[in-house]
Amino acid sequence: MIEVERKNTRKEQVIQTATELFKDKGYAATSMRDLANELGIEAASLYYHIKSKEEILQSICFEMADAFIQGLDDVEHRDISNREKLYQGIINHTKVIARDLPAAAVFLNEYRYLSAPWLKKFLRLRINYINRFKKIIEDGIKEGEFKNVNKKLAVMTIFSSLNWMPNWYNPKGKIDPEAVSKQLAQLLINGLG
Amino acid sequence: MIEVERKNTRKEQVIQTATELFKDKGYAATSMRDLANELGIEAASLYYHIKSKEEILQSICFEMADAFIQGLDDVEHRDISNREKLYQGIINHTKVIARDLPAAAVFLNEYRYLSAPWLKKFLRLRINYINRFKKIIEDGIKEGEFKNVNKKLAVMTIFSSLNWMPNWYNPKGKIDPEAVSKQLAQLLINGLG
DNA sequence: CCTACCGATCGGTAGG
DNA sequence: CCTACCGATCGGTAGG
Repeated sequence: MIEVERKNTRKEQVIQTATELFKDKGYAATSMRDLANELGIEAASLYYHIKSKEEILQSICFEMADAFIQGLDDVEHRDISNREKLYQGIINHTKVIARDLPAAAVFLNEYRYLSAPWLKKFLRLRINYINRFKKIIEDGIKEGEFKNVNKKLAVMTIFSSLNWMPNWYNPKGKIDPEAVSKQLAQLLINGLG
Repeated sequence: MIEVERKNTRKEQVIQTATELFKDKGYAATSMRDLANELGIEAASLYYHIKSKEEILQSICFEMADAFIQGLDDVEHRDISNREKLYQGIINHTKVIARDLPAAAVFLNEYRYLSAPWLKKFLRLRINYINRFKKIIEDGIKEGEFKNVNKKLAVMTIFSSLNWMPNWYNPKGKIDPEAVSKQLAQLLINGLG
């Protein structure tokens, strides 16, 4: 039992270290020797913990995907206005990113190195998630809660803003994630002008 | 003379093909053999046209940087309101992206593979460019043209939206780049609500 | 632009 | 988790 526990946490350690390397250097440019070195072990020893380099990427990408989807599930069927749904959806999305910035960066930038069946599966999840946000905007336009803007453009603008966060947000800075979420949601819905 | 001309266009061909590969597969995951293959020549032959793999990345990144900076130069000192400056600056930025989407994608996502002196130079140019936009927003807030929002957040939101374009914009679709620019600028300044 | 080739490094396996 | 190692591939050079 203790054996199993130790194995699990060590595996998580491997994945977490890999996440940071993938974020910093990119998946393709990170070697298993880089990873082993960071952990203070030999490259061959990594294969006691994981099956392959790509298995690490898979677990990062799909665990993040789950978290995003769950965040949307939480607000989608509440009895609130579409404007409020969008606002809360944005906040949940931002929170998932802020909770683990390196993993979010890998999820956003490195997913393309997923191979054959995984990449398709990943893209299917992503398009689905985006379409659910689009639906909220669509409904909101119908109800007169939003201006009659280009829906694709609106949803892309929202996601791009949210997904850029790992590139500039400093978790040790003065703004806490909660405040960033709110300000970002405000800015996107109400504009700058 | 004809010799020289032919050499130049062939080099441009190499760079353009590389740009598309770097965009699709990432810089690190694109091999010189991939590139040679796409061009129908041997890998070793590439070195008649270019000095190194990184030289290609450098020319893509710095040519794009020049284009962005020039677009901002064009509007910065005009005698117009800050709101109008921001609007026109966004449009110019979008136009540079739309003019060459693959090069824009490489500029945005692959610059980090630039080595020692180049990466620093690149980052210096980028921070400078961003700060000039920040200044416009700052001035606009002082003049009461914009709400008193978080400046860093505002400028990051704008760039993220613009820079996400290569990920979704289809140049063969129904919206032309001019219209996208305008809609995007509108949306960012006036909001969705 | 090609042939022939180099040293370095890659992800991963066998066997302990 | 280690030693010892593998075949494949990498960016690039020499010489034509």
